Amino acid sequence: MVAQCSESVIHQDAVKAGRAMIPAPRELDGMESFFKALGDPTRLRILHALLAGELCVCDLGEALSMSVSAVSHQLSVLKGSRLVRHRREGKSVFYSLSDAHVSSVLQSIRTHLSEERVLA
Amino acid sequence: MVAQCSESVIHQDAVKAGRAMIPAPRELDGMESFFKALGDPTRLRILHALLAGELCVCDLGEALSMSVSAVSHQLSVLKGSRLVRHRREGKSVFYSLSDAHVSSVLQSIRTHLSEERVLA
DNA sequence: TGTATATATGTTCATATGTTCAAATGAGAG
DNA sequence: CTCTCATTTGAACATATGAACATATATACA
Repeated sequence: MVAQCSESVIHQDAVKAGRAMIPAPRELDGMESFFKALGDPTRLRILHALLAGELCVCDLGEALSMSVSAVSHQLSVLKGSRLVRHRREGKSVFYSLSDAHVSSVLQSIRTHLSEERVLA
Repeated sequence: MVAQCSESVIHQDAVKAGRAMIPAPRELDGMESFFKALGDPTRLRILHALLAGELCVCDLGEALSMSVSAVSHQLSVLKGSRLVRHRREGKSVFYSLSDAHVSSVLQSIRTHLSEERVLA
């Protein structure tokens, strides 16, 4: 798909510089699935609940007032994006945030958004 | 929707603590739209291209090898999530990242993901 | 004014996503 | 082994999303 605007007007250097910043497809995939996993209210609520410490699926269902099945489905998405860890203890499975990066991302975004609101 | 597991087994305190960490719906909405905007390969490519500096819609189309229309649609999503700013100059509209937070998020996630790959 | 150019918007379509329900798996108790 | 409970998985359904195409707006310039 070629750009529709007249070729002479395109800022060739700017285009080149911009294109150079675009990550490779493989890296892009990782970022996409990471952000996609975070771009859902249910999953965001799960992750925030886990900020308080590990919880079993049943507890998460209770905390979010959702069916255990729905929670489990979303947990599998979070697992796929490596945002959570799980550990089995008897009949229960306990979930927790996979590492400190995740919680720091959540925190920093929250800060970012609240600052933005102040400025606006 | 009540939890399906027997009440006596639920860890009441953990549930309470987890619930307390869940942001209010209004805040959750902001986070959701923020991450949702980032959870798409086209929009990620646009944002990365803008890391090099402002670009007009036509340039972005050229840089991504996409139709100007498709780019414009995605730009409107990014505008809605306040991830980009735009400025008009004659017939062209130049887009740029809305603030330093955006570029720092992109950078830190990229770092996070590459570190993760090393550990795995 | 009228035309050309750059961008924006609406519609349609195919695909992706989230929830529910039902059924299956896994693990301990009797 | 059988029963029960916690969790997972699969199918079905409704909704949301992205790309493509056509059309509309906005600005510059004749």
